[in-house]
Amino acid sequence: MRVAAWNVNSITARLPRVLAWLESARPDVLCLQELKSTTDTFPAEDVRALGYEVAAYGTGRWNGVAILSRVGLDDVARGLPDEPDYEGAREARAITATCGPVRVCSVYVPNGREVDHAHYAYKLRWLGALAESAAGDAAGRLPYAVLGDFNIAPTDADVWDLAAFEGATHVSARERAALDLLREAGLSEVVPRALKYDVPFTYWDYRQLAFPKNNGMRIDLVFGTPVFAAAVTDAYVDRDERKGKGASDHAPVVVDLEI
DNA sequence: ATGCCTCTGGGGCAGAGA
Repeated sequence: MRVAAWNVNSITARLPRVLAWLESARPDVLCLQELKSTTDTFPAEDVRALGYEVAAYGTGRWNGVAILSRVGLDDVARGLPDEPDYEGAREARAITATCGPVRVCSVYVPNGREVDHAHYAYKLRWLGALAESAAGDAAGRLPYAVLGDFNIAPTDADVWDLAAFEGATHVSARERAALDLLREAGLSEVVPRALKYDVPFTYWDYRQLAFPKNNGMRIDLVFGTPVFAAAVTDAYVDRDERKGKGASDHAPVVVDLEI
């Protein structure tokens, strides 16, 4: 089966490309992030017409996550147990569901903004809640994976120029250490294979010709249980989806499994 | 050409993205 994750930067703005990609790549499960829609305004009918069930979770202008599946969609959980608030509000950043033979969690980890910003402390707390939730699902009977936009580059090689990130979020030790909590929960990273370049970046800023220069970051990640990881036959970034007019600033991460 | 930022809400332009 094929499982994928894609930060679409507005499902409304990206709908034509998402529908076309569903038809061409035919993932069995697609985890979406940064919907910028509400649960109710997600264009579910367009997706259903292609044979996908939809579980969306969004509150409006920012954030929002969804899971699309054509192999079943059950036991949906919106948000995380013991999830922290930001400025008094719970944000739509995680949704979990069982899709046929696997259980998946689609995540949009908080950005953090600056390391001394309240949003960064929130990012670390949120990752702690994610690890707790993931530990529970990892102990379940199904192969399980957490995938989506982590807003963390796991290693120094995962940004185009480390000097450009001096003192910045996405590369700091504390957020990378928060990824270790997922590893302690029994999950390991499924790293996509390199395609055109050595590092399979997943994000390129819209500004300053970042994509043509390959000034990218690898921040959209997949963490799976041992059974999930052992079933992986291929993993890659579909960087063609970053090309052309009307692209998201993220490309889909695709994982093929023998399950 | 992989091409100089894009999205949303609201009705300006500010905030967020990373």
